[in-house]
Amino acid sequence: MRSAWCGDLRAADDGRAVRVCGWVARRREHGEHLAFVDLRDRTGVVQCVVDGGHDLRPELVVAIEGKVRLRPEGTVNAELATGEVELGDCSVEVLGEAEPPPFAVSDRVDADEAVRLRYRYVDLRRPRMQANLRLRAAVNRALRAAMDGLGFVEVETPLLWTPTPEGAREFAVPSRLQRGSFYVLPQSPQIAKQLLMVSGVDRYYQIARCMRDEDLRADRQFEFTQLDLEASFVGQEDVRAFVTEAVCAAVEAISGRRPEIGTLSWDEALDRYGTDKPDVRLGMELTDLGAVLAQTEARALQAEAVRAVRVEGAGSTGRARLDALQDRAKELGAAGLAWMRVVSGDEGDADIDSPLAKFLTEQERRGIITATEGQPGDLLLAVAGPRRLACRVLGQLRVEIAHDARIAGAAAGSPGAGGGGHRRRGPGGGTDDDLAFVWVVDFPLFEDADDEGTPISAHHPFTMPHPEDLPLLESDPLAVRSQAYDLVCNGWELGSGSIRIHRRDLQDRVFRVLGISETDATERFGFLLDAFRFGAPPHGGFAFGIDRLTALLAGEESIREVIAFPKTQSGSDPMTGAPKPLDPASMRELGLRAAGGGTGRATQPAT
RNA sequence: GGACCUGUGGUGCAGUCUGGAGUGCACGCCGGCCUGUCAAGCCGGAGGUCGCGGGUUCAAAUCCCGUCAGGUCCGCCA
Repeated sequence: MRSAWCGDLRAADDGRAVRVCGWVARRREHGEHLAFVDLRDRTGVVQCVVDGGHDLRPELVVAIEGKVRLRPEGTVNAELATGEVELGDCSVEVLGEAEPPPFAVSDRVDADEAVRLRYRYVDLRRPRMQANLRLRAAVNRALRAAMDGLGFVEVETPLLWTPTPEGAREFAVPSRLQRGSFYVLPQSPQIAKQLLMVSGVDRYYQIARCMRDEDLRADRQFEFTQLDLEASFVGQEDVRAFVTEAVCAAVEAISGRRPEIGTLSWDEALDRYGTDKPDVRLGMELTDLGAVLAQTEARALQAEAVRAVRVEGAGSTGRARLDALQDRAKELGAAGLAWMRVVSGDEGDADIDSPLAKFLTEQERRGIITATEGQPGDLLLAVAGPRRLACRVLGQLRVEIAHDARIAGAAAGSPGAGGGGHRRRGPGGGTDDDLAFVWVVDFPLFEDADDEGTPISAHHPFTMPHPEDLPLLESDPLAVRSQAYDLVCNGWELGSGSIRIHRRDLQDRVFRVLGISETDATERFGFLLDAFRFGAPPHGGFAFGIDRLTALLAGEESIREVIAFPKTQSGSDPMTGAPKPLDPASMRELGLRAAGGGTGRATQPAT
């Protein structure tokens, strides 16, 4: 049926008789006997010279037979990969009729996302989306090859599973054979892969679907895909080396370059960037003003910690913008946001202009400028409060300010910046092909205590504590570091992993700190603890989000752009109308009765 | 659970602040012209429940209340 791809034809094919198949992309008519028809398949577009062809409307499915020939002098299209050639003496066979699409199949047109999702099959026809799908396939291919090369065995694990202690809300699936009982879809294959270590698989991997019933975001869907791996008889450096190899292989497959991956401790990430997922490209690192302001009279700055960021050259920022920043800081949980302009003082040295300036001693003002390395014309933003809060708020503001600056820069931009179709930029600003990977290591083992003072797992309850901190496990649990690590890129958390506890005595100590009783533990994951009685090797692993990695590599801001059929923020699919109420017969068979009226609010599927 | 933004012919927008005839732009669609275009061009035409419901008003796309949908974010999320 087909003897060539549209996008492959080149001058070297001159004289070839070919048959190409695809969709009519465009038609340019010149009277009764000449029309240029651009035919599109997944590889690209080729111009076909057709006698007549007035009824060849866009998106018609056709096969065109013709002879490849060089274009006449002066009609070469340099912007087209196939622009040196065209198909002449064409005969056209219509293989399928097509109504006008709801939006143009073109990267130039960006339809509303709701419309794109409703007609996703049309949306995916666009070159950009085709490229994203293929980029994703290339990432998967590179990951599989890398894992295979490292001696990892691909093993599939069940989707119909049972609740696990990872913490996310889970999707339940009713059992027909055992009415009233439910399976749970895995939030990750965490427990299953640990069991595979007990089984002696030693090196497991899987490109795994994970399901979490949490609210959706630009970087979060209910169902997402991870490269999940686990290995035995390894330390965390081994695991990170495996992941590094896989990620670098994937990045190299796309960009041709192997990235360098730096390492930061969790503590350092928090201090310098205010987050455990730093975008290290952006500069504007946080400054600790605690020492400078230890004795300050300024009430607003009296707190456990005072941190600041310096926004270079932003000293002329207006009140409306500063108010907006203050509102945002409060939304993020800060009591307030102190702003200070660095100005030239009376004697030519730098000084601070701020509503707070009158509460600051000259020494404090100098100290602030020295600590932040402020120059006249800069804006300083400071947050006072508990250390983690102050850092977190400023860390978020830092990212948003950098992002806004980039948008403003693009709008002002160089003349060439707007050309070439849709604009692509990575999350959090920065430049397109600039991927800054970093390992964040030495996470705390436990998070802040709940109301009763019981710590909760930062990662999950099977995470191995840092050996140096073991003596603190009972006496100062919040100070205990873990052997957990995250991989971060451009401010996105790509994935996380840890060395697991494989000894029952240590596991019991951790359970005690977490307030998990033996009965609880047996009930919730007794099968894992059972397994560990029969010879569990030391093991550890990792999982990272392929959706996010692919989006980063594609320069997309949302993972929805690299998922064939994603869901909207409210979890519905505008194409199918899912989720929908189940018909009564199915409900009966499953032993289910809808509570509270039970008529969902299914969206209307496409007609 | 919450905050903000958006909703106007098939598509993308302007119009909303400051109420006065469904007004405008670009693309697409339909018809006609056109033999080297490539986002072809030229001429003509059709196409609207201004998301939905209620209120204020002589009069509502515009103001008010509610609601639905989409997006960004907070909470939530290994």
